[in-house]
Formats: sequence, C-alpha cells, structure tokens
Amino acid sequence: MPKNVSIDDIAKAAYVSRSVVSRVINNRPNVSSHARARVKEVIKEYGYVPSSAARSLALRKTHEISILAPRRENRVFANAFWSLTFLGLAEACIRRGYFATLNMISNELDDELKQRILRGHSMDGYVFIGHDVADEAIEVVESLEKPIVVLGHDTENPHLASVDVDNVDGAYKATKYLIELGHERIGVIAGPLEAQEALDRVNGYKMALKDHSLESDKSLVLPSEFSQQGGYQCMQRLLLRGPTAVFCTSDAQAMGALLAIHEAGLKVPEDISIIGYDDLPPARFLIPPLTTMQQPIYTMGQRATNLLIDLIEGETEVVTRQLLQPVLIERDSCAAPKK
Amino acid sequence: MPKNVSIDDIAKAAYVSRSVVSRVINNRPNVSSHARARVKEVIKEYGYVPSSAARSLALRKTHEISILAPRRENRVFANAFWSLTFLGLAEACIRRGYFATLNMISNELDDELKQRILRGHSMDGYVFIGHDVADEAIEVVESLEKPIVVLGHDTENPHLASVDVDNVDGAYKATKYLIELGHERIGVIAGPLEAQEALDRVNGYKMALKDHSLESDKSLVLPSEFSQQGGYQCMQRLLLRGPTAVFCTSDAQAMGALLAIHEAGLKVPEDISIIGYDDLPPARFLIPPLTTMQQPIYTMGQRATNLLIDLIEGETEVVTRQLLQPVLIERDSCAAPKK
DNA sequence: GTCCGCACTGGTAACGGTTACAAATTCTGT
DNA sequence: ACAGAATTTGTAACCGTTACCAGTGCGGAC
Repeated sequence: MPKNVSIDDIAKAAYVSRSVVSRVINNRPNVSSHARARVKEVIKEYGYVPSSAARSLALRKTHEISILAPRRENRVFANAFWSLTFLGLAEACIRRGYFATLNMISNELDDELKQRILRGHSMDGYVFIGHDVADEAIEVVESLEKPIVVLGHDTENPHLASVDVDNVDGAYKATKYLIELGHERIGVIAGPLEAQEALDRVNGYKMALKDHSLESDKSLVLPSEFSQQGGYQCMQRLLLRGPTAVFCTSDAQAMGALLAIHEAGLKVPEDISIIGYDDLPPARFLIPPLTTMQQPIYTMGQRATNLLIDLIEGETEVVTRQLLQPVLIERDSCAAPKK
Repeated sequence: MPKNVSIDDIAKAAYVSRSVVSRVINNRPNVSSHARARVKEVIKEYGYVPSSAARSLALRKTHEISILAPRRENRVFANAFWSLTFLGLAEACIRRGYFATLNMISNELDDELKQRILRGHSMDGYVFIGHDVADEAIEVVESLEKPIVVLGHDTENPHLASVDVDNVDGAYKATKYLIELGHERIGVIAGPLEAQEALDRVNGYKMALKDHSLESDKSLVLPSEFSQQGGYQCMQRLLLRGPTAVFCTSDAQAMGALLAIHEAGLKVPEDISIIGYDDLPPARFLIPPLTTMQQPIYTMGQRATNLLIDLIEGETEVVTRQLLQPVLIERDSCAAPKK
C-alpha cells in the first residue's frame, strides 16, 4: 500500500482518466456503471482519500468553520456552560461534514496574532460565541465575506444571523415564580452589565416586578461576574439588605450564594429562596437542589452550526434569527417567605 | 481592494516575480532590501494573506491538529475538566501558529463517519483525550504516520507520546492525608474501572493503606461514573457501611456525595470526611469547601500541544513522556474522625 | 581584461484536485 | 446502414503556493 496515493494513481490502476475518478468520488453522473464499479474497487483497495488541501484549493471551500470565543471568558469558559455549547456546535458540525476549529480572541492580543487567528486559515464560516466577540473581530471577519452566526445577540450589529435564548422572558418567569410564592423583596445577582444577556435578565426582572405592582429597589440588584466567586461576594452584600429571595442569573452564582448563606447561618429555602439560571448538570446536586431556569444550551450550539452551514451552502429557506425559550425547573431552593 | 488577491497580483504590483514575493512572505534570504520593502508595502496595501489551502498543498502541511475526544464522554465532557483541558490545548496551539479542530469519536459511529472524521482533513498531528480514544482510532491514525500525543496514558500502546498526571501518587497522597488525620475506615468512590486513571487511583489508595498497615476492605471501594450522579448514588450505598472518610476520585463525585450525606442528616467533616480530586473552580464553593487533590489540567493541555508540535516540527530534544504531579489543597471537608 | 564567486531574480514544474470542453463511443430511429 | 443525439471519456487549464534551477549583473583577484 503506497503512502501518498493520488487521484492519478487511482486513475492509472483503474484504466481511466482522472476526470472519471473525480466524477466517481463526487458521485456525479456520466460514468458508466462498469467504470464506476472498477474505480470504487480500486479506491477501496488503495485506501485512497482525496487530499483536502487540493480540494480546498480547487473549490475555494475548506469545509471548516471557526468558532470564536472571547478570550477573556477564560474562567467562564471553564464551566460547563461553554463546554456544552461547544459540544453542540462540534457535533452538529461533524454530522454535516464540516470541521470545527476552536479559537480564542480578545483585544489584548497584538494585531498580528489576531490577524493570524482570523485570517490564517480560510474558513467557510464563523460562529461568534457571545456578542462581545463581534466588538473585536467583526471588522476583519466581515471583510472576509463569509457567513457569520452569533450565539446570543448583538444589538450593535442587528444584521447578523443569530441564535439566542430569550433572556428577558427567562428572567421574567423566574421573578414571577418568586413573586407568586409570596416574595416581595427580591434581590438579583446580575451578570456583568456590559453583557447583553445580563442587561436583558435585569430587564425581565424589572418587568415582572412592575406587572405585579412591586417597587423595584436598585440596591437589591448587584452586578457581578457569572462565576461562583461573584455570586458569593454579592450574596454577602445582599444579606445585609435582607431580601427574602434572590434571583441569580447563573447557576454558578447561585452556588456561590448558597455558600455565603450557609456561612451566615441561614437556611435555603426556609430563610431565603434562591433561583438560578442555566440548569447545568451540577444544579440538581447543590444543597439544596437548585430551582433554576433551564437554557437549551446544547440545542443552541447545534442550531447555530446548522444555521451557519445552511448559510454556507446557500440554503434559501433559513430562519436567520432564532430565539429559544428557557423553562423553569422546580427543585428545592425556593419556598414561600417566612411570615 | 480586490477580493481574491493572489501572490501573482502582489508580484505584478511590486514589479517582481512571484518567487521574490514568496521569499518575502516566508522571511527567506536572497531578496534585496529594496525589493523586500516594496513587496511588504504592497502586501500591506492589498491586505494580502497567502492562501492556506495552496500552501498546504505545496508543503504537505496544514498547520492543523486534531483533538480527538471520546464521544461517550458526553456528560463528562460537559464539565469544567474538559473545557479547561481544551482551553490549554487550544491556546498553546494558537500561540504556535496552529489551529485546533475539535472532534468526537466513538465506536458507535458507523465506519464511514469515523473515517471521515479521522481522515477527512489531513492534519499535522493528533491529540487523544484519554486512552480510550486509542482503542477506537489508533489503527486508522497510526496509518496516517503523523505524530500522536495521548493526554493520560495508554498501557496498551506504551510507545505513544503522552502527558499524564501521576494518578497513583495523587491517590496515595489523598489517602495518606486521611490516614494521618486518624481515619482507618476509608471508602473510595472510584471512576469507571475500564479507565486507566480510575485503576491507578484505586491502586494509590491501596498502597497508602498498605504502607500504613491498614486492612483494605473491598466493599468500601465502589466504581462509578466520574459524575455528580455517580458520586451521589455511591455515597448512599457507602453510608450503609459506615466509613469515617471517603476519597472521591473527582470533584463532581464529591459534590454528589456531599448531597447524599446532607440528605442522610450527617455533617461534613464532623461525621464524615470527604476529599475530592481535580480542584475545579467550583470546589471551593461547595458546602463545605472541598479539600481536594489539584490536577494541573490547564498545564496538561498546554504541554500536550507543545509536545505534539515539537514532534511535528521535528524537534530533537523532546521528552515524550511527561508526568505531572497533583498537589493537595486543604479546605474544610476533612477532619479527624469522631472518637 | 578575463574569470570566478556571490547576491539576487525569474521561469517552470510540481503539489492533487475540479471542470469546461472537445473527442470518442454507444444508442436511437428510420 | 447511417445521421444525429446522448452518453461516456479524455485533455488541458486552473486553483495559489513553494522548490529548484538557470540566468543576470557586479565586484574583486589575477
């Protein structure tokens, strides 16, 4: 078995020209069934696989997409949220015959490196993880004139295709749930306020309050990272202001909050109710198991790649703005407030 | 600015031949400083980037590596352990001018898909995440005659380059720590016993017991997934056998165990000590904050890519078997046993 | 003044595919 | 048996780069 088998080797061995072999490889017509069979046989015998590089060169198509994550999400990336997203993205990719490359981008990067990441390889399309990527990469990437899909949504670039989850609605439902349990003093551990989803969730919270004629107390809304650390610190501060329930905008924050409450000698949900956001696998193993808004993270990843590939392949009937709905998962961290 | 600028366009605009341009691009000698400057200028002006496909074709080198994760690790993948690994891998990759593609492999896959994943694109090298990948992919990948690095180690293919963490030693240290606190009846929530690291950790545990003249009670060692769910279920069973301390071979298991103990009305560490393994970011926010063996996960990822790229680039002085050491992180989940 | 070496330059052939088009073959219908 | 159409096959150009080799021009040694 020779090492580098090329299309010419196959052609020679099958007594046909390379164009015939090419047609067979690409399942095109105008090949006699006889020739087709012989070529297929030879291909199998030689274990031949066409060179992707040569193909890319001839077709100007690499069958690769670039997944761009914001580099600064370092720590956030390190949680299950992102890995589930990647899983969804990568799997859908493979299934459709594309390869996914994983790249990190941030504006701390020097320009040369950034250019190399974004243009070093030609890609058929780009997935931006979160709208922040756009700030740093959109200019370069748009000049490439390749399809882009944003996971999340970017108010500054509303023309971009996107797959997002309805953050306003999710927060609204979470808050409403707490209100209907009887809570009136509800704190929020919000995300970093430069993030669109953080803003949206705060808005959903405010809307729910308003719809139920409750006053909104600004001092009860604390911005923070989406991390455990952030949740922990905010909860310590929130405890001083005596909310009877807290809406955490990520499960990780809820986890930190739980610890802070525990350390303060209080109990969840007896003394204070906690609701999370994400419903990552660990949520049901917290103490107590966490009531939370479930995001269809994996599905989002899948949808994003499928949308992108549809765009790449010039599919016509494509919904370029997809909005998924979060759903409430009731567990044991919420209860009616103490009288 | 024309859309598809090629080397010939640059050559023409700079009044030189493409050979000269090529030399400039690749920083090679034999170009007059005058010509070099002019070419560089034109390149910048046109925003020219050489075609990666053409380059790959000519050089037989793609500057891409394939990261192969076992598909069945679906849920495991979904935790921070894997995402940190990827982060390490991908970042090192970018820094050295390579691209990382993320692929999932499992033997449930039909053969055609598997072949496509493994050979669809030519890659310069392969990282196997965990030894299980080898079982499914090694035959195909070895026939490609490209460098391979295993993250973890594969006893069945000891010739492969690998980056691993010393699991025996980690488990030994963890167990020794519990013993020195005074524990004699120490349970283990082990990983799935087909996984090498699970076996190694059980062995380290047994060695520590032996070195301290303690009997090893088989009924105290329960195999399980590395997940919260696994830890939860095992802990419920373990509680019936009354250990005073439990060594969990992952933080996720420890998390599940903590919940099971809480539900049984017992307290950590007063009634029972728990030690984890991994030291992922959430560990210090568990209730109580988890004492655990820290694995240098991110570093492992980095080392693995660096090793692989060294191999690809024919570096001579390369340590092909790297073993990192876990370190004990003391927090609040372990104490001396009750008298 | 000739010869040689050296730095530089440019032409051409790969690399391994796809594809438009022309050529050859087979298939129709009369 | 034969024109014309339909099918199959082969040829050659092209995709954008690098490698290799043959020039060119120039300065210094003799």
